[in-house]
Amino acid sequence: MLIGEVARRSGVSARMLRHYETLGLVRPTGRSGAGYREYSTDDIRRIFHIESLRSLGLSLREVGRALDDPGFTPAGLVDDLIRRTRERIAAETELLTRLSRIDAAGPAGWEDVLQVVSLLQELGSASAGRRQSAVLSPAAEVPVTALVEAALSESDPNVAGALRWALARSGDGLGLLADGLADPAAEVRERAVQAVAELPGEEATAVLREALTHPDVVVRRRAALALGARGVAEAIPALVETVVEGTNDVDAADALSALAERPELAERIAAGLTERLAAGAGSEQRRRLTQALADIPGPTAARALAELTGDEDRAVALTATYVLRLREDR
Amino acid sequence: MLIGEVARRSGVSARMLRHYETLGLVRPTGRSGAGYREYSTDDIRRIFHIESLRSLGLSLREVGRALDDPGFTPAGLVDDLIRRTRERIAAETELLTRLSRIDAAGPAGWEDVLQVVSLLQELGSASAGRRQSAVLSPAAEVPVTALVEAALSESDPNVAGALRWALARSGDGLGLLADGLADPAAEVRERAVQAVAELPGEEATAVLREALTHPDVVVRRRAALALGARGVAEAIPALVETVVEGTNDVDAADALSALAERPELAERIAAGLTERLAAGAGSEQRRRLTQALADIPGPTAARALAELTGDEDRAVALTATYVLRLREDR
DNA sequence: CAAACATTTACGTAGCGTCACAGTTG
DNA sequence: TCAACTGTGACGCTACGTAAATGTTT
Repeated sequence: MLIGEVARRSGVSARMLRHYETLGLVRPTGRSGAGYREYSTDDIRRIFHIESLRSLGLSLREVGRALDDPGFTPAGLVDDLIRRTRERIAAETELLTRLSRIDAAGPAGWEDVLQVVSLLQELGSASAGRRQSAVLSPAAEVPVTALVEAALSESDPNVAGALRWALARSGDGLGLLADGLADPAAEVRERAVQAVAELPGEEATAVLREALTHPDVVVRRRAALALGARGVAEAIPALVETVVEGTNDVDAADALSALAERPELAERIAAGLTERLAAGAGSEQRRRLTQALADIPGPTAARALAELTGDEDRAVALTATYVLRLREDR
Repeated sequence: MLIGEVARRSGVSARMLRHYETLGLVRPTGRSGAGYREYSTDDIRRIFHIESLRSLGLSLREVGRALDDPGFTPAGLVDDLIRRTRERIAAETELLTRLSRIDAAGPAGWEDVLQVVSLLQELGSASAGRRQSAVLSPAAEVPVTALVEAALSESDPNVAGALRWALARSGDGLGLLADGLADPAAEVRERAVQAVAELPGEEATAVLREALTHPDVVVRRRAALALGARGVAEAIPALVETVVEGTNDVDAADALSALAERPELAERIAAGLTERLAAGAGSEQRRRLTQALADIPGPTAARALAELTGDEDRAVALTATYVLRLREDR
């Protein structure tokens, strides 16, 4: 078979068939009188083998060794190809997210593109100061996706605060942050709920409301605190639990006290706290519940406090007594 | 600043700085007496801009246009870069799965690699015949992942059957098939449950048992039929429902009848069918339930059939009468 | 004789690394 | 004088496409 037909049937151009020959990959079995290459069926099979190996990403040199060097086994090379392919995919994926972010910024000219590129670069910098100033840079908009990603992975508290501030100002990114609530890493979930907490608007409130039933207690607590500050009554049970647990208990008590300014809630809150007392609590927990009751107006709270003056734990009893006297003075 | 220092500070080799110059990308502001290039801070800024744009995948020619040609805006090019990057990722991902499958086959030499490559290629061929023979090929092992993927996307019933047979023979791939049960495409879910149904072993049975509560009714039906054939009593309610619904009702009735050979199940099945009758059923449904009751031994079934001889629907009543006579003859 | 093949040789592509040979600077 | 620079020019790498100049087959 002459080279043209081989090219047509194999999909390999005549140019490449000749090139393969110079590399020693395929040697056509014979030549016609006029010097035309004549390929045998074996030659053609070999060409297909070459194409198969090439389709796996082997270079022509590697294909040559694979087909001719018996000491050259697939073992290591295939692993290597896999590793390198993974690396390329990772790099390309990273590039794609950067491109998408630039696209999202809708740059008018290349100067805008350069702006965004350098901001994104600084946002990923190792220096907290750089990250900070990138967030606070008034120069150009940082794409929200980048802000969210940074906010979910920022460990420096100052920078994290700046990021949450920037997110709140942008008023966007709620969906992405809500996704962050489901992240496998606990820190990420906490950062996510904190960022949502600082986001204004009813939609953020709705997300926080859902977060009240989140499996992660830290998320529930933060959501409850934020909802309390937003005057959402559904947060009351979680806030009561937060008081009991003792982490952020003071914030929780404050939130309850703020909610209790609405008379229709004051009784519910007092009931919640006293029920929790009745359900059984250690002395430390009783003390914290007492402190929380202190700032809740109304008869239910007063009655509970009166009862607590006789608590078996001296600290609890003293706190209750002291608190009650303060209430009477008012 | 001389070229060496610029190179050190920018990370761009001196070779490339000279190359940029020949392309007209950076022209150092001046030359020293001896002809040494002298870069100004502006030049250096420009170098960083070049690197920024290069990092986005622009070619050097494109970078030149971006920095100098005011008519050349990012609009189209960025979209194009995104598109091309996506394509490259897709291609690389495809390559990675092929490489992984080859790796999984653990080839000893390149001949084995070629075998697997061509089998995989034929498995993805447009011709059903080719796909069929690839599955049935005794030459080499086709990696299970490829078998599963093919089984989940095969529309030709013959090839699909061959694929399920091959999977059953390999005894592997259960996990991947179970994942297929959650696929968004209904056909895929059905293919998955059918393949699992043909897989031997307790683990496959467990997967089918879970599938009884699957949201997709088709999956539930197939799982119930398979479980019935495996003698699993939990399938009874789903089988009864299958009889009622009328798709694969004959198979379901057969499965119930087979299960009813175990005396302790016969009463449960009869009860299930009669309860379903009592819960209200259209005439067609009553007819199918009657047919199913026909093959269930025991007094409960007999009593239900006797009652059905007086059914308001003539066809139902006739069927019941006929069936009862057959039972009495036995 | 023309069309469709075939041959070899050679240049261009992109983004560099590397080398040779010569001059400069401190 | 030596080391560490700088300059220009050129070749090599990969996997091809394209073309020129020439010959062969039908």
